[in-house]
Amino acid sequence: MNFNKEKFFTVPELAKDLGLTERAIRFYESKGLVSPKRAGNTRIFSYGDRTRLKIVVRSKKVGFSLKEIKDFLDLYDVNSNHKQQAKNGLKIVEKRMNSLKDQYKEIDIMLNDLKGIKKELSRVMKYGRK
Amino acid sequence: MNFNKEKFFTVPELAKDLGLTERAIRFYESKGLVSPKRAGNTRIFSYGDRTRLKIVVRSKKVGFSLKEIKDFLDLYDVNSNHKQQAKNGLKIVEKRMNSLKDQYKEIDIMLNDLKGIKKELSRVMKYGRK
DNA sequence: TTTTAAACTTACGTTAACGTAAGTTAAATC
DNA sequence: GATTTAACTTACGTTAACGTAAGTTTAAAA
Repeated sequence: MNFNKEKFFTVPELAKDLGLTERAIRFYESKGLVSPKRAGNTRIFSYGDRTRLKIVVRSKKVGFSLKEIKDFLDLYDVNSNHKQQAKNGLKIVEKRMNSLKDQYKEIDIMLNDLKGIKKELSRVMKYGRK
Repeated sequence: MNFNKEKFFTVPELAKDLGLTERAIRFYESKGLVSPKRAGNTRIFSYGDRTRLKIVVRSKKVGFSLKEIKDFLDLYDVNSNHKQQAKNGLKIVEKRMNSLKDQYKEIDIMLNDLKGIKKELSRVMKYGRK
């Protein structure tokens, strides 16, 4: 089961796959966002690495900095967390969830604004201005 | 009616009010995001200017660049649009709405992920790892 | 009128997030 | 064995979005 989780990926593969440049991926590694293994000098990404990169892409789309994303990814790897750290991790998760919910709200407001503008524009198209 | 819409604001006022630095506000003006009037050399912001700045703040939070925000603001000022331009404006609005809806989805996914992590962390806190 | 203070104008500096060239290594193909 | 080719490593360059310092103007207060 979970057969495909044993698949591995290279930088150019993931670049095409995830819509990133190779440079970006290597840059993310240099910043500690992913830590692929090596086969000689070639980077070998696991399925988990790929998932992490996808999280990077998603997070960037909604405006998180690489630093913020790294902080998140570090705790995303729950297995590396022990009991003592779990409580702290929980706080961080909740903080991030709140941050995301805030963005949710901002987007909501903007979508509503846009709805109004859309109406107005439609009206202008039909009857002209004012 | 709409009494407060006749109020005016200065840079330091808006900075405190909107959680921006004075530098940032002046920078936004230099980039054409707002165009306050002047009283001597002092900038005078209208209520509309303030609204525009609030849109800037909101948009930045969800990851839009100043360039993108400017494009949006330019069309937000619907009154400057004529019939011919309205159709084009409509397309831009719809594009932006789609972009926002996309971000909505990304946030949704991340919130779900976080829910899972939260559960896992709670479990770890109770019973330890694995 | 001198002082003070508030908003302002250069203008150089900084950080993040890569882009881009130029040369290197290592494996595969001819 | 020579040559491509594919991933790689410096390392300098670039753009966005301001920060920061230093000096300027303008009006109000002393």
